[in-house]
Amino acid sequence: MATGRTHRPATRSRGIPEATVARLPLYLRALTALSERSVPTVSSEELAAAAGVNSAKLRKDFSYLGSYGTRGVGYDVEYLVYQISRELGLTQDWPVVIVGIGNLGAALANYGGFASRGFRVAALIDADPAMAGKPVAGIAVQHTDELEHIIESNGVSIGVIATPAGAAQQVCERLVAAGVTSILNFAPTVLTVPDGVDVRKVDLSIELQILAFHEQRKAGEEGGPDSGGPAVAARAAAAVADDRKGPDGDMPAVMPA
Amino acid sequence: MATGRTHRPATRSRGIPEATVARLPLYLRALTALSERSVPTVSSEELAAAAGVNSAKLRKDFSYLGSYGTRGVGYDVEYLVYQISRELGLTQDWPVVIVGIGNLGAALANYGGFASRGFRVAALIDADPAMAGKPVAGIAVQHTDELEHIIESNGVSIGVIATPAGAAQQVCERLVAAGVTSILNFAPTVLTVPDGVDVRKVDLSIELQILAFHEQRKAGEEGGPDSGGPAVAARAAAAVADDRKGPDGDMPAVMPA
DNA sequence: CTCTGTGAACTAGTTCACAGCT
DNA sequence: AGCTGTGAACTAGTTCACAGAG
Repeated sequence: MATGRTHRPATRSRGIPEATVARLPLYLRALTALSERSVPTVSSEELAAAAGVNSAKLRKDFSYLGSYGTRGVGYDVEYLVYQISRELGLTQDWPVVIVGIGNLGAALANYGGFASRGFRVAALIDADPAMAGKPVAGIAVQHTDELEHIIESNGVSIGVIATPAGAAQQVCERLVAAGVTSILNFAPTVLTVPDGVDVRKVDLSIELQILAFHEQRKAGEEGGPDSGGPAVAARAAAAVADDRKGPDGDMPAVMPA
Repeated sequence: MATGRTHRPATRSRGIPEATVARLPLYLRALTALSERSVPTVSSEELAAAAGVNSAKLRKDFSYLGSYGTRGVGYDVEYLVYQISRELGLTQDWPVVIVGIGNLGAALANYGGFASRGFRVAALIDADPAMAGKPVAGIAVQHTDELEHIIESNGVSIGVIATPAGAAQQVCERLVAAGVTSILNFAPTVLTVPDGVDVRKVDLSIELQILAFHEQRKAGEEGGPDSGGPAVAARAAAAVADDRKGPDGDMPAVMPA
């Protein structure tokens, strides 16, 4: 990933591990809930439980941000909410465009979690002319032709791609050319981007497949306790036997919508 | 997390690293695309490029499954598709229920990537009586009252939660009590489950927050830092502290018209 | 000679356990 | 006392680099 050479071995203070960054939103969510209940302080143990991690990890994570706790007491909820928000860049407003207003795009447009975290849906964009002008989540959908203009005039730097897989790369290129430098990709395809552009992907079917893997393992476990290890040879042989069948006539691509 | 269980150092053959499992669906997708184009074999280099990883990692990943390649040549596409499918448990049929048919639930129901990978939507379930009977993606929505009955009579072991956050834990408990042992959670909340139940979560706003973090860093590189004073806690807390809403917006638009 | 498969070296991430502040 | 903050030990994951199959 873009992590390639961003390596700055220098300044220790700005070296927050990626794994920690990925957990900050989790802590923020837990802290927000506490804040709403007007809880003034929280210990690493309590907060860790609320966020679903262990407390040593949480303390270590916070230690990368600075020393924001009070020994013997815990963390001040409001203060920590502020610090994490600032670290994540949520104290500023991020205009976002969503491209591809199918089922998923509409769900995203309606998703409350965006707006409440400093993200503002600046525009909804779809290639279907019939969609143009239709309101989704209170915003009129605009045609793809407007893409560059929207990005530039709103200073959008974050784009969300919720198009079919076949359109994603092209949309991505237009977004990047227009100035977008961070992309959240829901299309089940690998996007190629120039250096300096970040891509994160969310693939719904991948998550299910990972679950299926573990589920299958559970099921196998009951049949025979620790059935032997030489399974590999046997499996390989069996597989070769039924080798080249057209496994599934099943299907075309993996496209959303 | 469910990772709690002790690693069995024994039988190497069954010790596929979690990171590798998470990439298998990616390889499978790339291979499926090649298969459709009737490409017979592929090298680790080519396949790695298509999947967006580096080739050493890919070879190492495959080495955990067995020796399915041919030195000097590469991998047989069809054979590898079969091996990975089987490893992931996709050669069997997984009935899945989706609970919470809002925008997101509907998007999931319509998502082609599920059906094409051995997942079958056995039922759509919603708590709103007004939804009952309405067809979504060609399937009539059923009321939550039917949940236990549906799970049991269809032998469902995988459940997808797309309800608002407030309902998620309760739905989760009912799913688990009825026999579900793998859950894909889209609600922005931490689910507590008994041992032996797997949970994977997808949080749309977390991904955006991670992007914002990196985006901020890029911007900060050039101009002056916003160097927020430590005292400004109130503003940030107000900005961040609000909803606790579901993934789909029951919430109307957050945007001023 | 080409490309896989894999030990070995390295890097990132997690957990432990305790010093030290309040 | 109680709890944070953190070096040190450990574990998981990645990359290197090359032996060896075809």
